[in-house]
Amino acid sequence: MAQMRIKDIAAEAGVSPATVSRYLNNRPGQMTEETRARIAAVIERTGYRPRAAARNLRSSRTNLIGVILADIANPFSSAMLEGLSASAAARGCSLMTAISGSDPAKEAESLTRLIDAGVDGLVVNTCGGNDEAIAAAAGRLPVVLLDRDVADGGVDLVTSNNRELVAGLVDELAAAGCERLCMLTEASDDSPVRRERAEAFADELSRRGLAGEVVTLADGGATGVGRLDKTIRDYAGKRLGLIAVNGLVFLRLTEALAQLGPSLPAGLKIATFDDYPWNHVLFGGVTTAAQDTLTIAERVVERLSERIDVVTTTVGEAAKLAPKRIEVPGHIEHRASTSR
Amino acid sequence: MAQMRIKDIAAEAGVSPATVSRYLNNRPGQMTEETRARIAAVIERTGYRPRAAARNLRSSRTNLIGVILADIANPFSSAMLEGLSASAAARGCSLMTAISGSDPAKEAESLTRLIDAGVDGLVVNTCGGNDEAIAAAAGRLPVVLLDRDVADGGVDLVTSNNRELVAGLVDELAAAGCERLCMLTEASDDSPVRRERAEAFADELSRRGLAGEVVTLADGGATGVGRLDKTIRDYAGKRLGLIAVNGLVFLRLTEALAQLGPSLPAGLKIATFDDYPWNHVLFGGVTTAAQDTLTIAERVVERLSERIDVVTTTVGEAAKLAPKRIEVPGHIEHRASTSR
DNA sequence: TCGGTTTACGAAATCGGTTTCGTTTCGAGT
DNA sequence: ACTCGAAACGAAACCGATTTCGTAAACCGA
Repeated sequence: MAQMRIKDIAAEAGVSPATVSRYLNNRPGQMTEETRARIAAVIERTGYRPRAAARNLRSSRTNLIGVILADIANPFSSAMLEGLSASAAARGCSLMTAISGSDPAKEAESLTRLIDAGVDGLVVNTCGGNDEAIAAAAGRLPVVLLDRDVADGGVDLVTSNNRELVAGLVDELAAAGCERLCMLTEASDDSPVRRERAEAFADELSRRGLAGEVVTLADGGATGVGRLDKTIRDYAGKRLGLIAVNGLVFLRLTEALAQLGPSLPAGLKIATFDDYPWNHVLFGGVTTAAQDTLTIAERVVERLSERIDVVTTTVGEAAKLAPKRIEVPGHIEHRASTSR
Repeated sequence: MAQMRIKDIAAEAGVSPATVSRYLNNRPGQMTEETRARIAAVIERTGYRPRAAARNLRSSRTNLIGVILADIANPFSSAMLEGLSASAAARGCSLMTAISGSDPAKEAESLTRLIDAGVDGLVVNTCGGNDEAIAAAAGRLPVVLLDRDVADGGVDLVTSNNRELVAGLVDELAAAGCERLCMLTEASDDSPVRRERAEAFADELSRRGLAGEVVTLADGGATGVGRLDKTIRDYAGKRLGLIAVNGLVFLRLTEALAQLGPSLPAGLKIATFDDYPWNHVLFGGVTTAAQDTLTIAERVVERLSERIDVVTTTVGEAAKLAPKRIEVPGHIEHRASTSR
């Protein structure tokens, strides 16, 4: 018997397909302990597995969650994927993933491809440029944004508490005796996340009456390094503190500093976002604002599940959930780069 | 009209559902240019999208490729995922991903979950311990192994040309004047990849008449670092060359060396597998055996497609493809850590 | 013992495409 | 003009589950 169907199981167990279906989905309409056992035995013996396609067709539910990631090279993304995978599996869902490579066209294409595939919901770590399409998608199926918001803001978002993390890093640098602080960003990055961190940085400075500014590195080119060199030279010996706005910028910073020697120039303190494994090692350890990726992933799936349940439960457009912004606290890893 | 069905399109275009289906799958049974245009117009106007579940049910093809990755934190894996995503998308397929986290139990669970979901084929980067289950799966649907082989070897495998890469690194270190070479490995890693590299290393040494050995770091514990320290001390000043067998071991190595200072001890040369972004920066640049992840991914999907086509085309068990081993050449990135 | 309600389960419709098979139409060859 | 084969298309079966609706049995209090 190559492939068994539910009716074969039903026949063997002496019940109807409907009853087997009820067993498979352990439905409220309870069955005798005896029939349950009989069905279980047959399934066990035959190794029967229901065909997902048939199930999907009738129930219009796939137990699939679509995930669109902008940049998988970013450890934040890969950690997130692992977390999402685990959280989804815990709910019996699988992940369909698409990598946009930070290309808006690919992102848009992934969006329609995943929706066409029939995913129950969508997790989007957008690279920007598709705000309307994403908002439209959110109108047709459950969508939760990951880390990066869209313009009109009518979509659920899960993100780190960036303002607190910025404050934490500023604390570190101030405690290390810095008189002046710079936040390093990248020219091409105009994401809401970057903006939020930059704003928080400015707020923190003014709140404490510290001097400082946001410095843009021009995408790894000589310009950026030159500007950075200048910044450092201008303030060398004057207790300058640097914050890399994300892991990528930190990499650029490291490359630039490498030209000056393997250890930090005297009086220079640095800190960064995103906890890469190498942060333990570089400069004897770099103080890091670490995001709680596992919890973020869990919240994303949790929220998505809520929406999916609402969609499949309620009849009309009755109970539309209001869009929600969920902030997950991260924490500061204190390391040698901000010791006194 | 909430959701259109194929029969609605057919009605609007004045043809039968069968014809619309033929149009959607542009079947050999050609149709008049006129009907084709009429159908196209209706679909364009209504924005009709066929339901994947229905299609899957009847055709028992999902255009889904299952991917099981052992360790997504490894940049090799995330690069691979990006490549697979692109190659699959180019063939109109989506990816279902599962992350085993190097846990054999999770891997086994992912295996059944993806198969139950009805994927057309499976890409497995196994963490080991499921060789029989994987071989069994390969008997039921197309499977291509990624990087890591299974015991009995009856399954397709795509991997880097590890022997050549090892030879390349030995070349580098020899050219840098090393008199003695050590390959650093991790105790817990008994993968075929590690073994292959270790064997190639031994072969290269004897071929050139160089002294050297394989040193096992005990999983990041003090033992490993101690043993490493001893190794280095024993040979310091004697032109020792170190090869980290993979990125993780290189990280451990870096941590250990960090205790000795930010630059390499005099006369010590190092090289590693796996090109992380940080390899440019650490020790002024670390010579690296880089794998061609994009090509590997492309080959994997290519091979999987071949198998999928065979399965859906041939009637019986007629044309079984023989298992194939595909080696993709990588290349050596020469950097400062192996300069004379 | 009897109406009424719950519980356990079966028959059959249904989801929305694809595929098989048959019919009609069209064009070419003689 | 007639036959024949291929091309274009339609009718209906089909994929394998879920779900609705209905019914018989079991239960239950009065």
